[in-house]
Amino acid sequence: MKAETTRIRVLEEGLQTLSQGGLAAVTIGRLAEATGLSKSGLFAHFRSREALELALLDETVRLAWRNVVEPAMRNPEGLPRLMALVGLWFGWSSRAGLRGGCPVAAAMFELDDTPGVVRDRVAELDEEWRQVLHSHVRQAIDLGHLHAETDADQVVWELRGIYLAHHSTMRFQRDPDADRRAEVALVALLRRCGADPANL
Amino acid sequence: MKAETTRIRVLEEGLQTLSQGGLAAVTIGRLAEATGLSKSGLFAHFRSREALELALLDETVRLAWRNVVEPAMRNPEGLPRLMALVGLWFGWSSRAGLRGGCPVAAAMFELDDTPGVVRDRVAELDEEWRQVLHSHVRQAIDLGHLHAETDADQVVWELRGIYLAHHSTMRFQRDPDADRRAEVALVALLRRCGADPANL
DNA sequence: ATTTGGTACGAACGGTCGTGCTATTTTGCA
DNA sequence: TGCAAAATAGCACGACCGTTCGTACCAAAT
Repeated sequence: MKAETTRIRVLEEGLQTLSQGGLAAVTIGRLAEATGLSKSGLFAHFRSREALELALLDETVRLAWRNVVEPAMRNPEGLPRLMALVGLWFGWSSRAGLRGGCPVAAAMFELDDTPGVVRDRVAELDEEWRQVLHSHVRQAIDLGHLHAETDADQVVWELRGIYLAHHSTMRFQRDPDADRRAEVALVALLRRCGADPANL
Repeated sequence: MKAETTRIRVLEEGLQTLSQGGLAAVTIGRLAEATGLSKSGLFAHFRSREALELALLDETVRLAWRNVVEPAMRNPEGLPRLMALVGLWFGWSSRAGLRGGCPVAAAMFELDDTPGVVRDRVAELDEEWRQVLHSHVRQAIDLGHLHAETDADQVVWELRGIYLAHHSTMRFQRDPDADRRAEVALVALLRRCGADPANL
């Protein structure tokens, strides 16, 4: 099928646009021009703008999984794996080849008062991601790498704060200090939860 | 001058739209309809879309100053004032009567890869705000409320992380737990900087 | 050999966008 | 009260939006 090739090309191009300008920047006309298709030809692949946006979100997930979760799994369980996961998470979009920032983070701020299936899907992705983080924090606790009274939900919540601060420092202020600041904040958070300083 | 009255009405209406849907949602047509003006009549007040956006940002600043900075100043210098400031900051947009979230935070994510004078202005506002925070952290250090080795920039950076996490939890997930989580994170941050637990 | 289904095209649709230009109304002041 | 000036309306423009339609090509299935 020739269609699959084209579809992938469109999604890859669309992912760049999404990453750089948010969902609003992904217009069928511009995307068609960028991929050398006609508007109607491209449209036929998705049958609606909404479906295109959902497809782009799915593509984002696949990309993030390949670039963040999978490589993190190669580390030993518990704190090492958690730290690898978080380290791969912060700034993942650049390393994954995206020219802009994290599409999901941008979509969260873009859609916070815009109900609809796209917003619902973003909420799902966010929820799933928090569960991934939670399970790894939990595991670190169970293995005794973090002390038992640790509030895993609070840790996940604060990790997201560090991520968002890193994102805006990096992408809006263009300040590479973001990495160092995030590292300091991360170490402080894990120390507070009883992590052995020798492993940080 | 009648114009001033109208202009203020337009800006107030526009601020709601901005807060709920971001800069992209503020269109001259919709704003004209919402205020009962004609497109061209409204347009005459600002002479360009860009000028309208800048005016809205200025209005946001005035609103934030009135609702966050001024009331915080009524607290004693140092840690009490810093805590009041941060407490008034988190979730300020709701208390200021905005139906959506913080316009500046939204604009940061919306414009992170969109150069132009509007982006530049948002960057300025962000920078100014960080300076406000910094000066109050600095004062708390100088008064001995936080220990002397405290990295004020790092504290400001992490405060922003907590703010963004609070913002997205509140406005995207609609989870009122945001307040509690932010409080926990804030207390932990200040404790780490040597704040007397009795004052938190 | 003929039918079918996928892929893509160009043209056109009703709408909305920002922005001019020209009237007309409303306002504030002599 | 009359009049200049300010404030607003009306209308038109070109560009782009998402979407639909009719059509053409080509590969696979019948």
